[in-house]
Amino acid sequence: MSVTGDATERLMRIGEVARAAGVSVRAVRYYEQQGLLTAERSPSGQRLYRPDAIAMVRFFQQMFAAGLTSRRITELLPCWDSGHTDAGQRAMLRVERERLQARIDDLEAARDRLDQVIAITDTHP
Amino acid sequence: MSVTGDATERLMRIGEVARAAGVSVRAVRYYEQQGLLTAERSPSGQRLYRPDAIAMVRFFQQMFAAGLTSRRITELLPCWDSGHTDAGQRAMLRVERERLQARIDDLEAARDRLDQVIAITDTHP
DNA sequence: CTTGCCTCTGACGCCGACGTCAGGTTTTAG
DNA sequence: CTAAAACCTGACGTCGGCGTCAGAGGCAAG
Repeated sequence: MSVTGDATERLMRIGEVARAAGVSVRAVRYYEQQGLLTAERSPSGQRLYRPDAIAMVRFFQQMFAAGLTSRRITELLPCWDSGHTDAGQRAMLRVERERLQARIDDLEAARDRLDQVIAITDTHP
Repeated sequence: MSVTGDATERLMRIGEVARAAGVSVRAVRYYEQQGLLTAERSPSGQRLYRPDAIAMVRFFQQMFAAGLTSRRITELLPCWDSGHTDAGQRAMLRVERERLQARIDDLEAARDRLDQVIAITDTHP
């Protein structure tokens, strides 16, 4: 524990990050390839991640589940990891939020439709 | 209008179905290829659809939006267009309903996450 | 008859988030 | 020291719902 804030001991390799976040190693490499996640490198070339990488990966998963592409996520990342955002970025955030809400509405409509079918099949056995 | 229920005049060709349902002609052909939709054929080989085909296509779109594959939809179709369903089919319906609900929950979580980011970026301009 | 739109059957292309295999280096456990 | 496990860089494969192009018929109007 150095006073300089050197946190070398806390760096993780890719496997640990992947396991902790519940994704494959391949997925983590893919995120880096898409510019979502950066890692330091050990002298031998292995990726070294700081602890917050796990939260990042989970965040990516959540956004993927929301239907965002990695490209779109890279555009929104400045809103996430920096304090200052411009009006355009905030607008994009809201656009995505609306898109997401629309998808939720669609899914709920589909669910209700399924419920109708279920109700019919249950009353007509 | 014959008493025999002959509704030949009401048959539509593929373009009309596609336009009415808001999808492409290609999509309607694809549904047939996947076993989702059947059509009669004119002597020259053109597809002829009955009016309810439009509702079917809309239903497919809704299920696609819900994340179901065409394969899965074909398995569930007997629940839809026939009166009698077996226990297995009703179980599948419920499985899909639960899957769908889970996806909705995921999306709502993602939306809330986005809202957090939006709140942060709005208070840190 | 011809013009112009509609339809037909293949069959290849696309996108996005990885899976997977190949062939090689590095780290770790015993 | 050695063997297993983990890591590396390409690069090709996958899946699903179509888009799109090619080449060939069909159908009502003027």
